[in-house]
Amino acid sequence: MTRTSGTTVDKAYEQLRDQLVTFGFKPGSRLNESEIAQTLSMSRAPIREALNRLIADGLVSFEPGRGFFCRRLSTSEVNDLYETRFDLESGAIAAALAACDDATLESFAMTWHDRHAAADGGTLDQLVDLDEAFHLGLSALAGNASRLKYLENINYRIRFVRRINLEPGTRRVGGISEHAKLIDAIRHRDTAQAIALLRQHLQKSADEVRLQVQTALAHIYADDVA
Amino acid sequence: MTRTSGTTVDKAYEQLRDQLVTFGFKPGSRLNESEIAQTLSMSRAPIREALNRLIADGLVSFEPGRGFFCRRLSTSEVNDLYETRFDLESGAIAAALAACDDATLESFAMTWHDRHAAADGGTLDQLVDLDEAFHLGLSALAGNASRLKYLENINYRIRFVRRINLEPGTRRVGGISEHAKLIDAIRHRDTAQAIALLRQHLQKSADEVRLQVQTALAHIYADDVA
DNA sequence: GTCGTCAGAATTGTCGACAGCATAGAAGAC
DNA sequence: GTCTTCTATGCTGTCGACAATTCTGACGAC
Repeated sequence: MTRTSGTTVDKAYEQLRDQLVTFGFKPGSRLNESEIAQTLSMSRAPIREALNRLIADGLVSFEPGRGFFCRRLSTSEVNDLYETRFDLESGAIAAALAACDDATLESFAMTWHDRHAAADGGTLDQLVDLDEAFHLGLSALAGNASRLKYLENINYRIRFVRRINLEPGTRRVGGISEHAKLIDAIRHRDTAQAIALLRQHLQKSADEVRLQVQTALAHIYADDVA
Repeated sequence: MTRTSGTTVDKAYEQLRDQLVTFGFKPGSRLNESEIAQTLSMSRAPIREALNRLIADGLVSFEPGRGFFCRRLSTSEVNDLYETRFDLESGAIAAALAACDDATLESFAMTWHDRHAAADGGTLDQLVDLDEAFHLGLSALAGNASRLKYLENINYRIRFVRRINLEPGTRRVGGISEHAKLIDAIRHRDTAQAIALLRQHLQKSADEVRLQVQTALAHIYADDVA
């Protein structure tokens, strides 16, 4: 999905990330390096390196002398992440409208209008991807690398919940249709309106994710593994 | 400053961080693992681990197969960081005023009023510390862990410039006095005013830091090492 | 003079091993 | 029966070595 380089560390990174993201490890549980190394048939070194990088993504935590732990997830953390995300995205919108010329905004609006049309009726994953890409694309208009990096990081930590398809058919990606209104507000340089729409949109998304977290946690603790 | 555990990795982490933060390595230059290992008289493993953690702090970058590199610094990066910081801090203020009761705000105001009074006439480092601590304390009122984490990260990436005392006596920490007005606005729950003051304050700070970056870069490239 | 090619050197990527610490479980005191 | 102490096990922290890759500089073709 990201970079599919051939190196062993990357393999470890991707495998671990996917497993962490879908809570293949129990929240808060300790990750046994040797065990993981054996499972992925590689040495402990690349595992350790991958785990260190996953700290940055907020997917694992680390305690000196004790090792790495699968991150815990709670609805309050989801709240925090969405609140932070709103701060950054609304800032990005304000900055973008202040900095971009009309042609850029118009081109942005056209591009994403088309992409939304093309994705109509796609799978869940495709819609989630589209949603993420749209918000990142919007934020990228402001041309601020550090803000974008933090937003990507936040996405990573929320994403997994959106991907778990607990009961196929039950779920939908809410609010994709709301993007159209947001795009309009942007094109008309209506900052206040755009930010208001963003707030609504993110609130809805947050509600959805919160609900899923609860369901997911119940699920995880139901089929006790070890 | 952070955690001063006895482990080797921590030693490596701190040493490297300090060196990176003061640009003991040349911006953009490749970091030779073996060389560093020899200098710090330890093996490459802990060095590598420390470097991986420093990626998260934005102090080094990494390219597969090529190694670790000292981050580059530019005035545009400073702009980005300050803009992002404004997004987060203004969000924190809005959230804090919405969530906190009067007693909490009052206690916050008193505490920081006193601390500012106590720090009057302190050294440069002390003032920088005070400034950072105040802004973090303010943001902490909102009680959002993820936002606070990102703010701390941003501080880290800006801090070094503020610490380099190129020509003793020339510099001052601007705008500490402006905190008083900000505290007042907070106590009176005047969100708009508080955010306006914050914007001014950060703009001033950013100007100061930008200037220093240029001076620092000139300095670094002046005494060419290798 | 410039570009492409090709060894040689240097550096990163990965491994297995051992030392030291943390944890868990058994044995004993009260 | 509960708490403490001690021991044994398992795990992390660190190391040195080798394999694989990238970089450097020289040589030769055009």
